Parts: sequence; C-alpha cells; structure tokens
Amino acid sequence: MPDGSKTTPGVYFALFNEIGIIAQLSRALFEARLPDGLLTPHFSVINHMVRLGDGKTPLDLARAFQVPKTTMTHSLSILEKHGFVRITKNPDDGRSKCVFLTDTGRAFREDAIRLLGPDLAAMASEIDAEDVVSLLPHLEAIRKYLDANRP
Amino acid sequence: MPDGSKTTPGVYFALFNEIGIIAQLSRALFEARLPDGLLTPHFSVINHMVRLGDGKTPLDLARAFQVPKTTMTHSLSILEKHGFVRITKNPDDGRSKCVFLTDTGRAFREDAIRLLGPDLAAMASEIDAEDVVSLLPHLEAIRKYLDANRP
DNA sequence: TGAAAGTAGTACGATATCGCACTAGATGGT
DNA sequence: ACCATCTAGTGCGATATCGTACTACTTTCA
Repeated sequence: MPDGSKTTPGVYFALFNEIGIIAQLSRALFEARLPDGLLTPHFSVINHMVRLGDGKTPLDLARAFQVPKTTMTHSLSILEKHGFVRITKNPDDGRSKCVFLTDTGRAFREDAIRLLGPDLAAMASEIDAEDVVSLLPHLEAIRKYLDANRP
Repeated sequence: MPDGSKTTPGVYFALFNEIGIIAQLSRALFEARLPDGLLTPHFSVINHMVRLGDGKTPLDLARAFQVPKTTMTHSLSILEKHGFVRITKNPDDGRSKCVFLTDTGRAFREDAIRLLGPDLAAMASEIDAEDVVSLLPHLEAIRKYLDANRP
C-alpha cells in the first residue's frame, strides 16, 4: 500500500506517469524531424494558427497552450526571428498585439508534417488508429478536468 | 485535409496534443503541492526508488525516466543537496555510482503523497478510476512503441 | 598483456520554462 | 473627469533540460 500501486490514488499516479513519459518521447520524436533550432512548441503554435486561424493575441495563445505568458512571448520571438509569424499592434487594444502567420510559417509547417509522415505511418502499423480514436474522448475529459481545476 | 484533423496522421497529432497538455497540467498540479524548490522530476525519482528499490546507478535511473544522463546527474545533485539520497561509489565498477534513499527522502515522498491525496480524491469523483484502469494498457502500448522506436 | 573501443559520469554552454515585478494602456465607479 | 483597479506584454533572474566534449574506468580482442 505505501507504494500506492494497488490503491485508487495509485491508478492516477500510473496514469500521469505513462502520460508524462509519452509526452516526453513523442516530443523527442517530433523534434528529431524538425529543422535545426526549431522545437515542438514552435511547431505547435504555427499548427494551432493554421488550424484555428491567426490574428489572435499572444495571451490567447498562451491560454490555448496552458503556458505562462512569458513563455509564449519567448516562443513568439523565436518564430518572428525565423520569419514564421508577423506581430502587429492590436488596433482594438493599445496594450495588446496580434500574431499573424506568414507564407514562410505555413511552408515550415507543411515541411514538418511531410517529414513526419513516415514516422506516423510506421506507428499506424503497430498502434491501431481506431484504438487511438477511442482513447481521445477519455483523454479529453481528463484534460478538461485538470484545466478546470488548476491551482 | 491540410489541417490533418480527419486524416490518419491527424489522429496521432490529436493524441500527442492531448497527452502533452495533460502532462503539463498534471505536472503543475503536482508541483503546487510539493515544498518550495522541489519539482515533479525530484519526486518521481524518489518515488521510483521506493517502488522498485534503490541502489541503482544514475544511468539506470536516466534510462528508466527516458532522460539524458546529464539531466539525471543534475536531478540527483538536487536530491543529494536536500539529503533525500546518498550517492556512493559502485564497488563493482569504478566508473559508476550507486544511489540510495535516505529516511529524509522517504519522508519527503510520504508527505508529498499525503498532500496530494485530496486532489486525487477530488479527481476520482469526476474521472472514474475504472476508466483510467482501462486506459492504461493502451497508453502503455503507445509508450512502449515510442520507446522502441526512438530516434 | 597491451591497445582499441566502449561506457559512466561530469563540466560547460545553449536554450526553454517560469515566477516576479514593472510599464503602458483599459476599465469601472464616483 | 479622476482615480483605483485590472489587464497585456516584457525584462530579468532562477532553474530545468539537453547536446557536446571530456575524463576515468572497463571490456574486448588480437
């Protein structure tokens, strides 16, 4: 019992343990395919803007990724340095800014996805996509619970 | 289709996205309950040693947590500074060392688990433990696949 | 046994993440 | 209109993570 492995809390321990390791390994896999200095967070921000539209504020993005705004400021400065995004003043709010994708940014994402294709295809041959689909709602529920109960 | 949301690769994107966010949120939840300068990796190493036995080498631990050995060296130095572990020479291999738990380290873990109890109990009321149990084998399969196919 | 190759750990430097504190601008109550 | 309060973004400092390169020791094999 002191190890918690059979108790109810132990189940959640095990869950977060597995998830933490998967997050780490999948991140490493991603980054092995990205060009030189680009990391998962950089790709993720671009990907998010392609999927859900650009023009959001840095704080919107920070909230979407559940990171402190200082972290997002830093990530965006990297993306801007690479020419992947363009950051403008927000005409509706003098404190704020807006982040827009550039063609270079879109191309970066396309390239990354293309380079990642073979890895995901290989994975699909061993981890059934239907299985993954059935996992997603449960993970989503856990994510939403944690998000709603943040410290 | 360019967003990948309906394609097979898109499913894996979504999976890793959810998992990444859950890892981040659960980590933040953990750390809110840990004393001052202690973080999840510190707790995890202690917890691992309680569950699976101490006396392992730093490299063993690095492999168990899928982190570079330099990261583990750093984590262990923190744990040693706090008096949670004792690091000795390995009598069987002059290059190597052995990491042992101290009573202080065990007490730290007990305290952390106790402080975390209410959070996990609250979670159990919304996220069914049986659901989590049924997720674990799938997550384990994914983790093992990723581990076996590291870059 | 002696040299080549491999392994454990560390030092160092680069970058990421994040908390704290500050500035500039917006908002709300009087 | 004014002042208190709140909010968006940033600068700074601390720590975590990780790659590279190095040392010391071990193993392998001729």
